Amino acid sequence: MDQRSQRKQREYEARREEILLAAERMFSQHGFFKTSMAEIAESAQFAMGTVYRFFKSKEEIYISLVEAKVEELLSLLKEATKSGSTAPEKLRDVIRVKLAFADQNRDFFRIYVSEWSGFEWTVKSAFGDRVWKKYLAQIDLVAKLIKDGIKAKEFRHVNPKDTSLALHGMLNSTIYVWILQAGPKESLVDKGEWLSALFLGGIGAAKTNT
Amino acid sequence: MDQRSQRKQREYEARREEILLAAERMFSQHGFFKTSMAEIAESAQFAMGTVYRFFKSKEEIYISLVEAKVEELLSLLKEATKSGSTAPEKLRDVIRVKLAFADQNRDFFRIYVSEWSGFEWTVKSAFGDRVWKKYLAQIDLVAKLIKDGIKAKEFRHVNPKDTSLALHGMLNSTIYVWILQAGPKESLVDKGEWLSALFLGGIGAAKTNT
Amino acid sequence: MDQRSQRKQREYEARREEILLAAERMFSQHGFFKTSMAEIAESAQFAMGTVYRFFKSKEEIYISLVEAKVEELLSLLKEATKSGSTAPEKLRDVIRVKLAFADQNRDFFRIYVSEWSGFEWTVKSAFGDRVWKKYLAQIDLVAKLIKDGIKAKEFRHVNPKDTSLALHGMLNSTIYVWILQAGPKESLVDKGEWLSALFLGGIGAAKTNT
Amino acid sequence: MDQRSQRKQREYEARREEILLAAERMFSQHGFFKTSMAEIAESAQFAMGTVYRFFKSKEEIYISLVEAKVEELLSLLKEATKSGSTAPEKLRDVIRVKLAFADQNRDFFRIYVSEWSGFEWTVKSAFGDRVWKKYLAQIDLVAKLIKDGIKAKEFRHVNPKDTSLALHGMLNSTIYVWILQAGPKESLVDKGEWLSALFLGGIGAAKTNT
DNA sequence: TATGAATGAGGCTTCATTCAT
DNA sequence: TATGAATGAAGCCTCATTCAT
Repeated sequence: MDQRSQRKQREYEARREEILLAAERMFSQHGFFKTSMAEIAESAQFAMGTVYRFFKSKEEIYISLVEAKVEELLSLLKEATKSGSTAPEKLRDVIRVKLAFADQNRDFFRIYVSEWSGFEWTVKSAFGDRVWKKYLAQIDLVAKLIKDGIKAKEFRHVNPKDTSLALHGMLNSTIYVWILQAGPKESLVDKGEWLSALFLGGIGAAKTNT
Repeated sequence: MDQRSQRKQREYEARREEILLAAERMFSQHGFFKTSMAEIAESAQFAMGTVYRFFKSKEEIYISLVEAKVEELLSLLKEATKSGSTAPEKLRDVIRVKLAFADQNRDFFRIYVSEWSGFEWTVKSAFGDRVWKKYLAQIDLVAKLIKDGIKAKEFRHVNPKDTSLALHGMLNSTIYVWILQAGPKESLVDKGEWLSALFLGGIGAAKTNT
Repeated sequence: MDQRSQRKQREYEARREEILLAAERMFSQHGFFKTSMAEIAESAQFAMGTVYRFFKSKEEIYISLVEAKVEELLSLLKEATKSGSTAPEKLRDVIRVKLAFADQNRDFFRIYVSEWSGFEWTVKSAFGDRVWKKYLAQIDLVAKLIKDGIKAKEFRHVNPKDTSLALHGMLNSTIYVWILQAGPKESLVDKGEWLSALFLGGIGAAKTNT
Repeated sequence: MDQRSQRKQREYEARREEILLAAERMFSQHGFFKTSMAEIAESAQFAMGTVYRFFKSKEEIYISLVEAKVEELLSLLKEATKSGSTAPEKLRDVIRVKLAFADQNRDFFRIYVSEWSGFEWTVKSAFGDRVWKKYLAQIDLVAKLIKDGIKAKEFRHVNPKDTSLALHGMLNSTIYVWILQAGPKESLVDKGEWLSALFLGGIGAAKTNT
């Protein structure tokens, strides 16, 4: 009996996942509004009614999708901030991790950047808020890292939050344009080293810093 | 007669502008999809049919709106790249100009960042492309500036395009979060100096650079 | 200008009426739930969107329909209670008026009896309440009439409200079955005289009353 | 084996009854259309598929429900018409029985009055007809009683069918409003005596009858 | 036989666009 | 040229019924 309900549970999860994957595909291609429930259902190979057994609205699919991935990214970043011994090393890891994640979740990332910027005004905010909070958690996580680095004199005296924000902007912008590129392209992760250097050292020539 | 047609022309432009302003207001508040033509027309104090005399679709309003502002920003940035004598100075001007523009065009900027990221997939791309090209033109403009700076040994050896992209990401991210802040807030333009310093010098402590 | 807007007003009312008539037809044939907006629109010879310019929901059509007629009936009954000189005469008028109204509004009356009884549980009550109140107003109106009759010793000592209720039940039941009869049938109004006699004198033989 | 199949039979009936009770609860609260099969199944503690083993459609549940109760009422009324010695006494019994039945079957009666009036048009009529016929059987039963009373000079010369109809209308109306009353209320059965008197003697003062 | 997940037709409503006035 | 009422396709969601387990 327990066996049976366990299997049910697993199947339930599997179907749910199926739908989320289909939704991710569609949303990343056409955006939230231009994706219809019919398309999601078809893409997931389910009848519309079935989709509604798992999610009570289109919005909920969207939010679940974004939230799950944002959480995943957040926890990966958390680990990264514990990895290296010095703050600059940790920062390098953070950058590496985010780029790698983006590389492996391109469909999602199209949605994500879109979400990061434009969703708040377009969908009822109760949900959107939750995602937005998670995004800010990322910012804060790195801000904390920077703060520690400053304390350890590994970083200059900067405003941690603003700086974290700027870093994420750099990364998102880079990721985004990279994803949009049509043809074959160099590895996104490879840009990590350079971005770390840029962020740590700026672009100014040596003399600028003396 | 010529007088008359000139007046007509002026009136035409004035009405068109009126509509664009109304659309900017509405789009910035509710986003593209949640804004209806009826709302735009009402907000512009025209009948719906009249709006359609000026723009052949809702999409076109949106694109015209974004395009005009992006063009304005682009030309402001062009001027900025001619201003100072050295590349770093020009770069500071670029940053200052973009922030000032954002400060004065908050409504638009909400739309813009949204556009920058999420629109392409949601609206037929023929239009979206035009805006996207203008965005890339900004990137290229600054990339050129960086290239010059490198040649003049004012900047380190970096990939100009990638670096320009990173800079814009930093700025957009900063602008966006600033706009979203609810209460009274410090001037956006004031962040310019710091962002310039960050970008030019990185956050690494002095020793990192030697 | 005033001319024009007056004409508009009239046309608006005409169209609204058109829709109500169509709705009355459909509702009376299939009931509220089995009637679709598409059917109403088609029956009214309008596109669905047009119907929604006049009524913001299917429910609103239904309520408007019922409310208007109930009001009409109520005001007819009010007049009737002012007509005759004695209470029994007034009562006869009330009965006559209600039957005549039913005769001329058969479609509506099918809906009405249904409404009177079954709607409250099936549709959100905010609206239903309004109709229900109007129905009670009819009861009260006649109750008042009975009270006066009692005071004038024209009626026996009975509970006015309960008695009024019983009278309306008699009438509704009679009307309803009459409407349902398929073939040609004797005039409904002709039953009025007999119903008045029944109500005033009961069915008991003379001896019962002594 | 026979034992076994008898038990099966009993169990079958018990389950069926369970479902009907659940349906009665739900229908009386939300009406036919606003009650879903899922709700009925849940309320009856069965799976939806199981419900369908007993009734082949939602409609059938509804009809079975109404039919069974109407039959019960009908047979109670039949007994009542055999009870007393004179027609007026029998009539009093009829009234008493119907009111008592309504008192004990409030949930059902909400459905019933609704059915009595509005259902025919809303659900395919094949079924509705059966219930309607049972209702008419009640009318006829009492009509017969009245006819007998007339023959025995216990009643005046009235049209038996119309009169029976009027009586039932009085009762239904009274019952219905009584059920709808929210707070604590006087006994419904207590109204029986008065209603009998009203029906037998009318409301006219003595002089009206001479 | 009991279960309850899956189905998919159908309902209500919105809104970009057209066109008669 | 300006108006805004009319259009109707398309979207989201519900739920009676079926059927594989």
